[in-house]
Amino acid sequence: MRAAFYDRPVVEVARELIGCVVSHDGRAGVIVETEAYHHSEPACHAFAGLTERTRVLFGPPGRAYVYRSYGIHACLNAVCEPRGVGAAVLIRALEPVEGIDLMRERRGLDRLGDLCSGPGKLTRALGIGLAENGCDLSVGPIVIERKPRSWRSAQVAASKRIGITKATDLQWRFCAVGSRYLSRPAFSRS
DNA sequence: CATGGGATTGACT
DNA sequence: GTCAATCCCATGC
Repeated sequence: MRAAFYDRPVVEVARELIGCVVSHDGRAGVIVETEAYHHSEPACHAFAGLTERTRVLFGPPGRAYVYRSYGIHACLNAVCEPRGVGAAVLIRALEPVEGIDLMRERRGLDRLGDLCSGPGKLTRALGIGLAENGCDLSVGPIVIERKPRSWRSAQVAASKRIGITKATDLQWRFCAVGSRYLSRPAFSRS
């Protein structure tokens, strides 16, 4: 989608990205899980202000913000809201649809449900790395496209974000209801 | 300048 | 259930 799609409140974009398609290097998947992050709350990388790492996060909407997590994994975000705000949607899980053999090779796994069921897993499956940080999501190499018809009416559930210790009450995680490709069930205790 | 903690995952008990 | 891998950056002395 064009930059205007992302130039809106980040929580709204996080919900609407469910069902859209992410593709990179011959591999693609439907987004089934997202989380919203906004500079106004401490779980967001932008909360601490502008650094070299968060430069893209404060840039124009519609770009990819790719960062290293736990020193090991790459995580993919879509930058949202006007330039200078500092907000992004974390892509947490995909339903694989294209280039599945290559995903299996890259992940060293067979089970479809394990290929892209987590933010670090999907970047590895699609071959996304820090080199793609800052790329325009309407141009590539990472591209996000509008929902296939079959996903237009998909049900979306909101719940608390995962894996964070601050601002844990916000219900800014969005999941495709009934999807078997989530990083974790839509509602879980732990 | 030293330390500690992650928007995680996979291997292991 | 526990834990290590490993890098960027915030915090504190």
